[in-house]
Amino acid sequence: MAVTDEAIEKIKSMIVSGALRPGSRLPKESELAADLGLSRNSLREAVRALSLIRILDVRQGDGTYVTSLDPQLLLEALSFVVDFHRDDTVLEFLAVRRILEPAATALAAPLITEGQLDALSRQLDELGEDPPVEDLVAADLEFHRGIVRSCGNSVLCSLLDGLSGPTTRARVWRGLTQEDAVGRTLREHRAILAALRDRDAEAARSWATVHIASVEQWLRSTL
Amino acid sequence: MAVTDEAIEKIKSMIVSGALRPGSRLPKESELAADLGLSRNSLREAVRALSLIRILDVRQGDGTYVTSLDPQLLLEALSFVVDFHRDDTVLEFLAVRRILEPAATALAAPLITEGQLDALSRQLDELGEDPPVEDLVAADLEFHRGIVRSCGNSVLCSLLDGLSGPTTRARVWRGLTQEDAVGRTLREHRAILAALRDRDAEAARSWATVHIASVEQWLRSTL
DNA sequence: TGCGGCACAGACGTCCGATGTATCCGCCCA
DNA sequence: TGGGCGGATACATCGGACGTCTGTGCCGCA
Repeated sequence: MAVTDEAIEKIKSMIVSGALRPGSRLPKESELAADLGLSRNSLREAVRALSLIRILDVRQGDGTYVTSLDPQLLLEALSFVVDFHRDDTVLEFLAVRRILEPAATALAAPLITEGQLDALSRQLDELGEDPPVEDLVAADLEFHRGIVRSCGNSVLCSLLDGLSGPTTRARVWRGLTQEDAVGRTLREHRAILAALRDRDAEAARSWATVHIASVEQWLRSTL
Repeated sequence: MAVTDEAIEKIKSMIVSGALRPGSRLPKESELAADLGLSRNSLREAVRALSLIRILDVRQGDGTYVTSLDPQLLLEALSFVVDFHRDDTVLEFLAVRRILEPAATALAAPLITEGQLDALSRQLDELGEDPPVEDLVAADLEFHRGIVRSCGNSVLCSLLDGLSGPTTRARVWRGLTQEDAVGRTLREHRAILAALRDRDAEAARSWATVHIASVEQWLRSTL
């Protein structure tokens, strides 16, 4: 195995084993390179790779630190990876989202606060009846994120965040080409909110399913 | 932004835009470095980072290539990230798996072939009634993977593969400490198989839910 | 005494050039 | 025609030098 790969593994094991705790600082590059028995250049490649996926946080002039390792942070890297998927796999991502999002919405039903529901309602109202497509899609993303954040499971929340990215483009196309997509989206959003206000988890789940399925159906008929 | 980060972005955009297609070869390091306006060392850091998450495949003595970008391949990197999560988030991962796995199992019901079902049955039989815990856990992983692979959605399949890792350890503890965990697991596996043979998606979904919920419940009571 | 600016030290950022090593491929020989 | 050898190519690794940024403490001013 290449020395850089070895270094990645060693740093990983130092973290997993607990020798390096979240937030703790690594020895400076030259020292760590000497400890691990490689050059600073090669070590830097390892550090750079780990920082891309948010395991390490390097701060110029300061030092290199282990991140908090929060699920939220680590799964953020997922969206980077997801960006590379080609359009022909959007349907598969959407299918996964169709499984997760209704479940997350149902979980949020008993947990989301009145204040958060009010904020979501307000955002919907501010959007108006006939917003530009870009605004709608942005609001759509924010709407679902707002609900999912209240599902009580940060892994689930981050996963959905990462998966929602690639389907965003699909929604843009849809808004541009399908009649009444805007009105339909807004109506479905209001229905989801109403179900949440009633603390009706099953209704919320169903509306979320319907909401995503309509996008999925449209996309399937288009491709 | 650092030149290396710029390079990562540029390479990414070259791939996303289609200038670099899956399987195509990148210019050699020195040329690419010159094109992007940075040194070979810094470029190497960018390439190394992208190869860690399976975007690029570098072959010594040959060249650097864009991978197939299959969801399966890219989500493999997920398990690397997941390894870093501490034990206190296992429950959250398990909760997500509890959502996805029953859905995947239900999806597999109409798709899985008789041959595959036979193979899974055979593996269960070969395991015997009272296998060592390690064997059971390995077989458990293989069992679920075998089913999920037939769900017709490679994104879902890879995602579950990545998420199943961290819960594995939990299952080991359980097998070691809980009375009859082995027998219960085997019975539940047989029930899932029977439901699949009947092409009864709902029954399969329910058994899968029960199966994972029992692990979850045990874990929750233990922590 | 308290505050703000400045200078220094430490650590990461970037680059260069050289050398090692694996792979590919064409030439040569049997 | 088949197989082995060697050159060309490209990645792997190294050591060192210099730039740039950050944190910190000293020092002077109010």
